[in-house]
Amino acid sequence: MEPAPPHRKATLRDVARLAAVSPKTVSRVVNHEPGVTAAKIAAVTVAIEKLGYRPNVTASALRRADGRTATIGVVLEDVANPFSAALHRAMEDVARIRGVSILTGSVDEDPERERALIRAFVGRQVDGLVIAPASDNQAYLATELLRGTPVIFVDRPPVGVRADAVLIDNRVGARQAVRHLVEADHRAIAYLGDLRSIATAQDRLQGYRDALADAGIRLRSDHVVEDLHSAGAAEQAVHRLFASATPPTALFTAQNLVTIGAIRALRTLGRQRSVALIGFDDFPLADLLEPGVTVVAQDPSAMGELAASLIFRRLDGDFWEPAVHTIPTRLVARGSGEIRPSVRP
Amino acid sequence: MEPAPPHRKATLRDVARLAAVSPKTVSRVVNHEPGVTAAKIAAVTVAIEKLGYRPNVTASALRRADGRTATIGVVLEDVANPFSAALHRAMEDVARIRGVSILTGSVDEDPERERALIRAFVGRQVDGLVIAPASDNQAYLATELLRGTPVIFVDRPPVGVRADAVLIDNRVGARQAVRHLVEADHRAIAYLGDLRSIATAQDRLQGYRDALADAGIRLRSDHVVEDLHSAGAAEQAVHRLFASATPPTALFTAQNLVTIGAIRALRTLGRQRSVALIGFDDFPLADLLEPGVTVVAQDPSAMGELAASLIFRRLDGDFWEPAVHTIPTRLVARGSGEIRPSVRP
DNA sequence: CTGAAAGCGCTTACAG
DNA sequence: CTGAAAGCGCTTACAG
Repeated sequence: MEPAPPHRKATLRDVARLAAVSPKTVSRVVNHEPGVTAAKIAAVTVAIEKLGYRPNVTASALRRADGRTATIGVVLEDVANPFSAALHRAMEDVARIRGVSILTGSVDEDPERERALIRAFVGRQVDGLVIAPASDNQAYLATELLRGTPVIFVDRPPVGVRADAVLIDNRVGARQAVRHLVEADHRAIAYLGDLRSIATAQDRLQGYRDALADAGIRLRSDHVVEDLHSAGAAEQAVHRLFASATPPTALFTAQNLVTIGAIRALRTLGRQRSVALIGFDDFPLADLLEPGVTVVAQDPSAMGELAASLIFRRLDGDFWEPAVHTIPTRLVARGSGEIRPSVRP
Repeated sequence: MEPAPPHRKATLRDVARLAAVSPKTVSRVVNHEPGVTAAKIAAVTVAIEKLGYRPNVTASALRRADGRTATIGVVLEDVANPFSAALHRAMEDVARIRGVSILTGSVDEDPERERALIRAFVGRQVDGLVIAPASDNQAYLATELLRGTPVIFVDRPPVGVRADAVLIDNRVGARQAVRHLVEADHRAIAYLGDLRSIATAQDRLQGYRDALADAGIRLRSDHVVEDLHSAGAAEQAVHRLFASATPPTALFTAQNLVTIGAIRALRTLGRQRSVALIGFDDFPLADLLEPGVTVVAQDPSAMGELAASLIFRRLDGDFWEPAVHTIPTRLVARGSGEIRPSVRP
């Protein structure tokens, strides 16, 4: 009948003892199961309050029939980048409504870390997994999927495994951006893109090619710069482009950091008002720069919300064949993409 | 001797059966305990591989003497804002080295959510907690602290409970910013700040007062605007200031979103080059705006790294009296804060 | 309406 | 070096 010593965590058993009921009755009260008299509910509630009892979710999941921990794992490129952070936040908002907590981690384009994070999350018995993959093959996930743990891919498609994916159409978005530049009379449009090992970078390059082909413009290999994975690398690349004999009149920067780097370079060169630029992916304050930066905007909030919703629908027992869910992109004209060529190409 | 059916998760027991050893031996191998023959290690390893066995961290924590789950909980203002995201990322980098996963959640200045998140994380048996608090009193944490769960506060100090805190000196930082404006000959400097319910906002206002007092400038209540919690609210406030008979010649914007809103307003008014502005807290691309935005920069990476390190030192058994750890701020001059008054005050 | 027994997946504390 | 028994905090599956 004595309360648990203050230095130890109160257990369901302690509560039962103090309330003079069985552990099972405490469990019923905690889980709001019906069929407990008001008197016992009151006694248990008082005891819980008195002892500061907090149910151990992991222990309950261990015994529970469905094994649910009310926790999902989210594997992102980098929790600190605005795109990942917006995805994360949107998922949190969906999860919170259901009392579900979120484990997060950053992969930084490292396949090893992708696997390590998934292993860590699975080891912590997550109910579902949302993955922005870095590796080029996720066949290793087969084990998890067989167990019925829902897995949803975001941003990049799964390879070697069948699972839902929430993506944008990178090829269409890129094509749209480059078409916009063509419509502003550009014919010398450079592509500046991320690591060619990244599938979305490939798609964006393909969209660039499509748009040039649409316009009957020959692809110039000296205007295609790949494998830029930082703002600094992009900045240098732009300097090199404009040091060449045949500089472009417009830039299509196929990733966030590449866009920033390119803007810095144009500023240094004093060409931010004479060279057109469209970036893939929106970023904070793009509208406050001068000129405003025209972008192909993704909608990470919509992506995150959908990904989380799909996880929960699967957990609720809905079944459907794994599919690709495409979220539309949007061209946001702000000035930089509407600059016309200053010299005839 | 038959393998577990593929639709069920393999357990330590399944591995033991397949390897023809006892569960305890499998446990020894999984935990790299010494004293197992190479032959058994090999047999167990093969069985683990074959069954795709993944140890259940939560079950092991349940029985384990220290009860550690290798998971910490991080309560942030908003995982999507750059300051929180940078804190988060820095903690992840420290945690990753130790194989510790991170549960995260956003409070959005809502004390209810602060408590709900902490309850959720404690229920999931986190080993430690890092909290950027929203409530004005954390006495309710006493229960967790008594149990010995390390708790570290970041960004804002704990109230009603003794715990470590990793903070910046908001008052000193604000004073430094306003002194910088005074040194550029401003005497009509407006303060634009966040909700007065936020302790750091109070401190920043106090720093503003200090600097005015230092310079012998009388505080004008019409130049102090509080309770701005969004960019939109700040934008309107600036418009109001400049519609008044006695507009300021300089602005001290005491929070990120307030700074952004003020910049938008100055742009609209065409005064971004004639009115000085210093913001509290750095933000991405502040250097690419025109003029570049002078700020008092916090160092969220350093704060996150220190907070996580403190958690782990406590978990390692180090003991010290809870203390405030202050990370210095830095004035970053980029142009906007060096603008001189265009009209004599 | 209530509770005693067994067991979730693992480790502890022993014994051999 | 190895393993059988007990138990972490909880819920299941029964029985009354």
